[in-house]
Amino acid sequence: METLRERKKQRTRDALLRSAVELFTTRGYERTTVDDIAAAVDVSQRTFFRYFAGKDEAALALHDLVTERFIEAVRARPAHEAPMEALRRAVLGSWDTLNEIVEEVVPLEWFLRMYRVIEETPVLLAAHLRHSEETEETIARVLAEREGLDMDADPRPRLAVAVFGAVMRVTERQWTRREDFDLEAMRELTITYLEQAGPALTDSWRTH
Amino acid sequence: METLRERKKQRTRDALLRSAVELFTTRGYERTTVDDIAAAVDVSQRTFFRYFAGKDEAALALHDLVTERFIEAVRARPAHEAPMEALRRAVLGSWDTLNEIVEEVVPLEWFLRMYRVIEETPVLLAAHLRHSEETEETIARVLAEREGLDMDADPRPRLAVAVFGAVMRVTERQWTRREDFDLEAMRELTITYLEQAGPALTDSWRTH
DNA sequence: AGGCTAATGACAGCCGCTGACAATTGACAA
DNA sequence: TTGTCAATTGTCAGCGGCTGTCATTAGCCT
Repeated sequence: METLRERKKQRTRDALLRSAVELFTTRGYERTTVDDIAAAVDVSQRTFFRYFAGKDEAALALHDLVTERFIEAVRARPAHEAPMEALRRAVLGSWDTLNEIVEEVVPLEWFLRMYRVIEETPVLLAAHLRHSEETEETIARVLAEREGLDMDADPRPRLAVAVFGAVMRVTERQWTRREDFDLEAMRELTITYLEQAGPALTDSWRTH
Repeated sequence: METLRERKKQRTRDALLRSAVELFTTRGYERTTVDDIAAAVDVSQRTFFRYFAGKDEAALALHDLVTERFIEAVRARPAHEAPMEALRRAVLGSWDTLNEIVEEVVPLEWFLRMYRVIEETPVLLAAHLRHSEETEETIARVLAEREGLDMDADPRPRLAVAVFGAVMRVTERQWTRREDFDLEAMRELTITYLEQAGPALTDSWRTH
């Protein structure tokens, strides 16, 4: 961020991202063309593609930002915590600092609404799931290192993270369909779903 | 399959699917255009899109076929089995009858190689993950009905299926990267990974 | 001030995909 | 058998995402 050039680049990127998210959350993803976004920032379409690999990358950019913070949060967890507990605390912690990160670029409101856009748009949901898998691979490596394991020989890190991710995905999905669609509700849902995941696998579901 | 018309339709669909899979597994997905596929069957590009909603649907069609059988297998499981056990037996059973289903359209070899193509091609992997999530929703409904639960009030069916699906995804992914890339190896991996998933969540990973 | 390099715009073109309409071909009854 | 109806296909035109190329502009550095 030193030179004028770098500041200018950052500003156009932010402007593109802002316009993209605004258009996606109002007009919808499919009904927004890349030309629309570029025009809103008064930039050529070609320039858009120099900042984002594709239309979908612009839609998921905020998410990726938050995800990075989550990964760092996992890394920052004390080594004595059990893996699943570390993941649990890392997510919940991320939700706390989320506000600050997001609002440097767009209003929190827009970020939340993007969740629903993603969930409603097949191609975006697909891309989102793929990103999530990549994230899981990264986190599995973090956990493996924490515990001193070789991931190529021991599948447990990947398995644990995949299971955790699965629970989080169900949480996310159900959350976006709720009336109380805010951070506090997400927090509660996350906690209860993580609690119920274990029993759901082992216990009988039929009421005793 | 009664009338000539229906038989003809089935034949062109099969031919398109066969050509698509052959081209994808040899030339690669991205390097194969829809025009290539249509030309190989001597049909217009427009006709291809009348049979497949998109290029990716043709790439995942075989997989969807197998998935349907898996869902039926779950439905067919005796009601006294615990949910996770029913899923486990259903998958393993599916792998047994897989051969017959697939070989009605393409050689089994092609089907297996498509796994790697999917895993290597970001856009295909994304679509595959989305399909998997839809499958999980369906299966959750099946389990909920088996156990007499209301999915809207009780998250356990979705959670259990999501966790099961997560383990299967890790299995799939690791399997495609192995030397012994055949059905028998997949069988073994599935069994051991499903065994290790539980302990991976609760036990300490550090050697005692 | 002037040369260097990075960022942008303009243009052409490929590919996936869709709508519309005309032509063809099988189904079915008179 | 033939004529009518409906389903299948081909053709064409066009949009939108995305990329390569090259000329132009604008910040950087001595």
